[in-house]
Amino acid sequence: MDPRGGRREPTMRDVAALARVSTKTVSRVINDLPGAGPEVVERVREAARTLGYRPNLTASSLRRSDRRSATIGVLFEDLSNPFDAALLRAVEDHARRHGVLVLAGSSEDDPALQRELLASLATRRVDGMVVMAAGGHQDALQRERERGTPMVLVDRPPTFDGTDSVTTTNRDSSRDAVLHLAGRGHRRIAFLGDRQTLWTSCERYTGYLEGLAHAGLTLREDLVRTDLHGPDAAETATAALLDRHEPPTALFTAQNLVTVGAMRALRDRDLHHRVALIGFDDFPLADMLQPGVTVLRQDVPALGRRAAELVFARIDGDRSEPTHAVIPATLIHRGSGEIPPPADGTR
Amino acid sequence: MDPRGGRREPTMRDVAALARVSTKTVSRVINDLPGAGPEVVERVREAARTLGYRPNLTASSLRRSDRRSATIGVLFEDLSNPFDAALLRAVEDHARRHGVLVLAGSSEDDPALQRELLASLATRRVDGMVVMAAGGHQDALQRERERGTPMVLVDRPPTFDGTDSVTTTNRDSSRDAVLHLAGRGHRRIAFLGDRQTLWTSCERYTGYLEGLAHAGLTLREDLVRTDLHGPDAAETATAALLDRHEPPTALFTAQNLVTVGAMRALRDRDLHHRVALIGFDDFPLADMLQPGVTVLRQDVPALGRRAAELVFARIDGDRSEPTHAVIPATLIHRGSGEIPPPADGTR
DNA sequence: ATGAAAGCGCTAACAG
DNA sequence: CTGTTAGCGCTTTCAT
Repeated sequence: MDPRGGRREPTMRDVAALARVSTKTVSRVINDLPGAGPEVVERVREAARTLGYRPNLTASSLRRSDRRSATIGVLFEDLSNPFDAALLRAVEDHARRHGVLVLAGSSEDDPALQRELLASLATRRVDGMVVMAAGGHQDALQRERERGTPMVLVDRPPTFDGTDSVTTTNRDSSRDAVLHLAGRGHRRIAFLGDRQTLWTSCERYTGYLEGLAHAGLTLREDLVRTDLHGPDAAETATAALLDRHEPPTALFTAQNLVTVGAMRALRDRDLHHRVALIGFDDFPLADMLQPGVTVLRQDVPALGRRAAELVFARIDGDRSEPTHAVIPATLIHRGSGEIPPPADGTR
Repeated sequence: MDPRGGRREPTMRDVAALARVSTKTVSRVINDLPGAGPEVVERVREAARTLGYRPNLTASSLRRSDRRSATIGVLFEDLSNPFDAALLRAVEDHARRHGVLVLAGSSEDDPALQRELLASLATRRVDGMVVMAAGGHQDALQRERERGTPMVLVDRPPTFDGTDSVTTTNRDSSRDAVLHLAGRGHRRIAFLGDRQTLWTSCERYTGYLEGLAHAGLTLREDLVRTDLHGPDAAETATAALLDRHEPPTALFTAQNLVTVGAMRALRDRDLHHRVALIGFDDFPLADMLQPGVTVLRQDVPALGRRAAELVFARIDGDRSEPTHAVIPATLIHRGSGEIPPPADGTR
């Protein structure tokens, strides 16, 4: 059981020799193409079996006219993030139906790393890509796209033309969340968000502003904290907010890790039953916490399905106008978002 | 911006023509091999840049003597499961350092699907594989291995010889968990586990038995529920257990989704502060629940790192004896596992 | 330091 | 129905 010990992988030539036919005939049999007599087919199959022959897609795709690698690239921010993982799985399921495998990578929201991974995928001649664009410039993505690589952006739209995308109702849903809180009587609603270089963060912030405006509330900059990367930053920021003179009576946390950090800060102060909270992105066990956490849930399977459909359509030659699909998120009422403000307005 | 519109990918020949050198020289420059004058190198680089040339790994790997695809396959049960996702990420990080990309797939614990995916990977001539073996027969894995494909099994060991594996201290840690509960005075400790076709489930069950034995407790078969696939089955089973005449005073849930189901059942009956619970596998927010959930935490980064190290060593030609690494899991005390049994022994 | 010829494993294009 | 020839884009081998 040595790795690659001695034996050489059998090739079509070996099979052809054993079956006493030409390699072309073997090729036909292996690929289920017509033009091979039933008896020959059987002989070839038999030979392939005894030799343990397996087709070499590398060679095949090099020679074939369509040049397909039957592989797509998936570049997300962090494959271990539940959102990204669920999205990957959704794409994978659809790829499987097309007989396509997925090369997956985490760009860590680092444009340089994303560029590298992009190049790696290109070098492997993937048939298409599903990309969660890193913040900042999308030059590398654009260049790749301009070379003709079928590409769909998910979660964040392209900053350049001619490319499909699938996103969520970030702005509208955020606005709805704020209106939901305002409708419960809240007047001091804080915003806690991820890095503003991310399109989603900006959209959600804009939705927050729209919500305030619609509700007739004035923006208080001191209740806005952005660029919170990770739970720890979010916890610190939330703590600072809560310890203020006039603390917020409700929080809108615009990303799942931010929500986690905010919850920790609330718990620490035993305020989780007194300060309202709505988070963007659902997460496992949100319903098991006390109170249950009200969230905006993205339809991840739909996002993945749509993205996959779009790449595969492009791969199959679809030249129609770029599509920018927007999948609605849903507000899930679980309790934390329904906490009313304190009667006296203070807390 | 048509997909593959008109333009053809430039090849080495194109670059060679433009730089007025042979393709061999281009090859040398592109691969940073010696034997090209500094002036020629510059001319070739320039030509490659203006043409937008990118090497074709497919062609290169076909011709190259080492035949490397700079790609490994990762076959897990479900890439959207947090455990699998974290593991994938750990493997990915290490692969990146080797300049290797990851082809990822979910086998859904279905041997047939696993066989298919395995074949897909083989057809693409991956350099190695990291596999979470599906329950049941491992013939397909074994055959693949016997062909010489470098392979490491994670989470579950091989049922055949000659293959590396990385697993967790399933049995010992489970025993410790039971002893922990018994040490708090529990005498009716239930076991709730996933499908018994899974090696991990069996190991954890064995550990449970050992724990009972060490604590001088007798096994009560009516407190054992196995083959719970998913949270719903676990919830139903737990509910049935709790509604018994002599219900358990403590639960040991042997898988993360089972833990979730059990927690739901406990909540429904408002027993989460009265019945002790220890779960195998940590999960996000386990500390935020009330009570915090005591768990056995696997060292996922270590599992992934070790697995990656092993495949890459084999890929690099390591012929030493197979390694079966075992990474210790840790009991994290958070409250639910420290609930004492009711004083009167009933509840 | 550079290049010409051969060929990796397979399929396209054509011939028989 | 079956085979022959050529060649995908690259690297090997060997020559210069």
